[in-house]
Amino acid sequence: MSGGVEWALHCCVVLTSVREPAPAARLAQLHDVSPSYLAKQLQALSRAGLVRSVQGKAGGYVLTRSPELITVLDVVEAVDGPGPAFVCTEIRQRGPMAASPEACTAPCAVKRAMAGAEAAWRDALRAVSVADLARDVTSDYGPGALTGISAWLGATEA
Amino acid sequence: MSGGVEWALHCCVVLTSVREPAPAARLAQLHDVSPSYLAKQLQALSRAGLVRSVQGKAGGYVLTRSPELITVLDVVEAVDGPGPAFVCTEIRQRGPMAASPEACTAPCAVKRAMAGAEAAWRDALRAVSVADLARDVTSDYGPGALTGISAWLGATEA
DNA sequence: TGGTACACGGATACTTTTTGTCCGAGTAAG
DNA sequence: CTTACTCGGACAAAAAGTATCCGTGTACCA
Repeated sequence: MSGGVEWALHCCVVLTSVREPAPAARLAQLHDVSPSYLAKQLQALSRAGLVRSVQGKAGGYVLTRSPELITVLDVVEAVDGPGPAFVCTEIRQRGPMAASPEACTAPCAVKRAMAGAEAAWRDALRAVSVADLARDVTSDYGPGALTGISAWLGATEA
Repeated sequence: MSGGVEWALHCCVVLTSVREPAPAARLAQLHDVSPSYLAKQLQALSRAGLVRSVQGKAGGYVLTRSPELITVLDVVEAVDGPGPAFVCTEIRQRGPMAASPEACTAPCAVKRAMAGAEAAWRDALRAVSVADLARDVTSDYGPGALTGISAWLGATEA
């Protein structure tokens, strides 16, 4: 799994507590990560429609909708791609003992098992929203954590 | 996810229906895949203790225990590695707004969500055994499918 | 008992994906 | 209108995944 998923999720949580656009460079130095690479992930979020980019002098990124309506699965799919991790290459139709094509209308047993597991994985990610994550963060570190970060983002100093 | 997982799973299903050792090269031409690379996956299964390698002239691979006792998760972990797909880099402890180390005894909210999803994924894979897959294959293509493959493996012709 | 042939095992190149970086286009403020 | 700041996509480097080869050990056969 792509490591950028972690960055994107943390950024979404941070964006929960800001109303003014947050520049990618500032989010990068907040997490102490590569600014250029984080920009790539934010671009992916923008293409997926999860965040909206505001250009110009006071530009940056803002969530497009309520954090309650953004699931963790949305973020993961935006960064890592929507396709399934396991791809069936239909090896049952290859080789000397290949199954006949007309007998392969349904997915093979291996694919079914893997697809079922991935469905469970997706369901678990879909059940958690970015708002839930923000609530957990507040519960873990106290109410001042996110507000402090929000204030730091608005300030001009390092 | 590694593509070799598919090959390994299909091989395990095939090994269900054989008592004599099946050579890696023969399994490779059965599925029409790279013999050398399939050997790598089978070596991984051997290291994990799922299959036993028999050397010598009539050597090959055999399952070490009943297919009922080999879960799909066992095979996936043997080939792709046991570690979790999502790795938390603890970025909450980095940057100017870093959380204090003593406040980070528990995993962060992002890690908890991802770990929960992966647990669900693992549970789903653990619930399916290789024997289940073999049963599904028989149900899909008829009882003659696996027996035919078993006979082909024992024969000497291509 | 010696020879021979077969099959596994690890060490070795190549390809694709992931990771990381850069500079140009566009926009809003001054 | 100028200027400064932002995003966006195009461009390399690194890592993982993929594919291959030859050496080692073992069992069969003469």
